[in-house]
Amino acid sequence: MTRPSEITRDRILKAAERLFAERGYDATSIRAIVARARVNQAAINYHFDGKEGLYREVLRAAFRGLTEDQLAHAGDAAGLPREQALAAFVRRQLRPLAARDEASRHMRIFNWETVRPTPVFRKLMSEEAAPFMGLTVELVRRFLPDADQRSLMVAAIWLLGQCSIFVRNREQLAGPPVALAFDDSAVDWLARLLSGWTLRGLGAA
Amino acid sequence: MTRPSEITRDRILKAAERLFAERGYDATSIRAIVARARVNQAAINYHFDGKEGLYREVLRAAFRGLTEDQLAHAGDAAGLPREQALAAFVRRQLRPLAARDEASRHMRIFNWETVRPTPVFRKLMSEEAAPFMGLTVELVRRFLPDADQRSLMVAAIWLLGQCSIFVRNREQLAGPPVALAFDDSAVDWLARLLSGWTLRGLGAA
DNA sequence: TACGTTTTCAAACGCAGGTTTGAAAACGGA
DNA sequence: TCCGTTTTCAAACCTGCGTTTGAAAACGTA
Repeated sequence: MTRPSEITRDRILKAAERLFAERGYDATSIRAIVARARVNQAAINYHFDGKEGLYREVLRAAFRGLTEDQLAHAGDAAGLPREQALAAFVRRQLRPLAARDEASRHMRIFNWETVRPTPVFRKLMSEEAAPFMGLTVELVRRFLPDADQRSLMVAAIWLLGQCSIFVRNREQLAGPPVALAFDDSAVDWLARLLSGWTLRGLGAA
Repeated sequence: MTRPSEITRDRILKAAERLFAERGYDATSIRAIVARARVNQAAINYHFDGKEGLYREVLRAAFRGLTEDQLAHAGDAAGLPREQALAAFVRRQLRPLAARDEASRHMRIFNWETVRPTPVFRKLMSEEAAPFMGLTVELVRRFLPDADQRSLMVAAIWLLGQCSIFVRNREQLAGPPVALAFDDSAVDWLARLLSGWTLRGLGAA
């Protein structure tokens, strides 16, 4: 693989990630992507075999980026008291709230998919979400040692839901009638609030 | 207003609601709508002044349908003990889980919008979401009488998030790796579980 | 029934989308 | 340097989109 062609490929991927995250698959045109990447239009078909092939690559990267952040800390969590482990988990889930970074773009692409999953996504999900769900289930199990598997699963989703509603709706929440805007310190504050309610809810405080 | 033209209008609205819910605004074509409604293509421009105007009407209906269910019971809630009021609220929020009905279509349209709100939606939201948010804030205030306005708002959203993650992701949750399917009794069970955790979280049990 | 208005219709328009093409340019080993 | 391969490029192609048009049909009223 020669050097310059890799650069073109990468520019396309970067531009596509931004645009797919911002507008979704349908509303993002090939022409918009190549304009942003400053690359010839035919390059997408050459390197990715069309728009759908490009999207597949972007989705893979987003999925990896999102879960590996939590998975990377799964080891730490085992060594922490359950209260601290949960607080850290919540704080990490809320991270895309403040930062306009790669992680928040990945979350955004993910959000588009949860509305109407493409086949590409379903496959990725059933193959690679298990470790992440497993990690979350193990976390809540430390608070509900006697619960059955089904309840644990619900508890894990419950925990994720409390965080995701803020992340997913960040933009709406910034406007009326809610008017909640988040900088780093506001995210810390929110994380403490949510952790507190969750800990009490699970009977740990 | 004559009779048959109202029928045409209604057929268009019904078909559009289904398709917008299923595929979102961008991926739904005028041609698909008129094919489903068995109506001439120009009828959409005639009755709704274009695709966007039609979407506005669909969005309005969806919004009304979603909130009026809760608003209609706002009166009852005031007469109930706070624990029962909250449990009833949660149960109502979870309603679209079991039914494949109008309510679940409305939720779906709503979901599309939360990913990337259209101007139409933003306007509707800032104008009409206030009563619904107010109702939810009043509910949590009964558990957190000393909290400031910002915390109450967060608590209200927190409560909504716990429910919405199950409703929004119903289809994904049904498959691997989670495998949670919901019939009426499962929804009751889930509502009790969530209510319990929430009540404890807010310090009421 | 007669007539102005409302509503439907088939056809076409202009545009933006994804993809294809064929040649030019850049590359890299011999 | 030479030559086969890889990569880029501008232009065109075709399809499907939302909208417009102008006339025909249906309607409601007097």
